[in-house]
Amino acid sequence: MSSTCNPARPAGAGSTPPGRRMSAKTYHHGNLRVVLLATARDLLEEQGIAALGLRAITRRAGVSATAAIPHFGSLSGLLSVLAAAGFDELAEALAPVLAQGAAAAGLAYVRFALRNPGLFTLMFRSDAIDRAVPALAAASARTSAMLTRLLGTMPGPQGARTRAGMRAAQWGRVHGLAVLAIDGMLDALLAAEGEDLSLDALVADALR
Amino acid sequence: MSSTCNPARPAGAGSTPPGRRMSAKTYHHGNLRVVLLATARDLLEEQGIAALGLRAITRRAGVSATAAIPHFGSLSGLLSVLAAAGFDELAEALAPVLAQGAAAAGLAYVRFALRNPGLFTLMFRSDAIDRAVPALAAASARTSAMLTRLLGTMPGPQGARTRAGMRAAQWGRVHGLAVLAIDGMLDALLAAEGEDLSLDALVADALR
DNA sequence: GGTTTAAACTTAACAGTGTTAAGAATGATC
DNA sequence: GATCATTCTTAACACTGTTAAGTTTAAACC
Repeated sequence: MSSTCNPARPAGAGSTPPGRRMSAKTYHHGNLRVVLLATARDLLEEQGIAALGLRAITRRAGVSATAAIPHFGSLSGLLSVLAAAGFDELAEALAPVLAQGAAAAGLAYVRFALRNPGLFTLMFRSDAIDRAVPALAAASARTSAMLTRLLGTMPGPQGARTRAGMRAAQWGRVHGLAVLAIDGMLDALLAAEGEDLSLDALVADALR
Repeated sequence: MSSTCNPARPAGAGSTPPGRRMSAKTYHHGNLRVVLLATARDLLEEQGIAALGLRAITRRAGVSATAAIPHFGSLSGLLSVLAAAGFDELAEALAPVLAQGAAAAGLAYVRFALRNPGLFTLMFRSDAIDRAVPALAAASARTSAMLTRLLGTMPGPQGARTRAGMRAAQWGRVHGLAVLAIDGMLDALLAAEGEDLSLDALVADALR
């Protein structure tokens, strides 16, 4: 078959040949690494983190239970690479609004979390992922740097005196809103307050 | 050698074993429910959430692997009761500073989280606990009510227009600071910023 | 007091998990 | 075309939460 892909890192753009047969062959099906990540992500958003097992992922991908080991070493290795992709996507979501100020960027942050609740949760589950995995460390550092730059652009209506305090306050608010929103706590707050707002509008208001 | 479960089996001889343990008797030792919760909590703060298994808890408590079932029904039942205790303790920690304003209460919130990182994390792990457990639902509601009252006392230097937006902003900031602090992100921020502050001072500043 | 009943706790077993080890199949390289 | 290194397979191991059935004990009832 001329449709053979290079093992892991094709130096250039991996050309996708027409009529790619995903699981026709038993061995060496070519892009299992990518398929496993996509499968894991689907499973994550469909059924939550608790369902993200090595066997569940491989079963859905149609391969044997241990097929992920050569690619990721372990479950936490796979989850770490998935989390790394999440950090990269978050950075991508933040980049275009960087110039529009912190409120817009904060809103983009929370919206990313709400659009990918499972992935976002996974990104901060330090007992499920391994920060020593190079891809994760790199992606996390990239996103952190962008966040720091972002928080630096904030005007300071806050009462914090130190620069670190100001940034912590801003990041805390944004991250806390994301976490609370995913957990359903903000819906509860809206209900308790009797306010007639969408979740998005609430977050936007809280970030003013 | 560490695999043997129970050194002192009754074995039908004298009904009083020489080495009298905490509660002595093999069956009906009286306060196993409390002991299991305490053991689980120790294990939680010592080794993290990942180590909190039914078998690990009962092994450390010196009882059989299924001894927790009559009391809690399942692992998530046990963890839910533990989380309920956490919510109650959080409310207790917040009560005395309620009159001192939101900054003081926010600081108490974060300090509670930093003093009990495992427990605090567990309280918001919705895939490990079961919010339908009555004790948890009650404790969570109590603490939520106190939080809402607390957030209501805030002065509003924030830009939010709606009451819910203001409260979400405040709660988000406090909760986000707690989560980020536990995850070590605030230490990283301090290091990146080159600021010479304690974590506690940073949080206090961020809450001004 | 003696008997019955209900609960706590036990072992044994089941289905599931992540991981390891060894072998089969294949693409790449000399 | 032969060799080699991967990729993927099956089989097995140690572990998990949970269920079922049996044993021990405390309490309740006559």
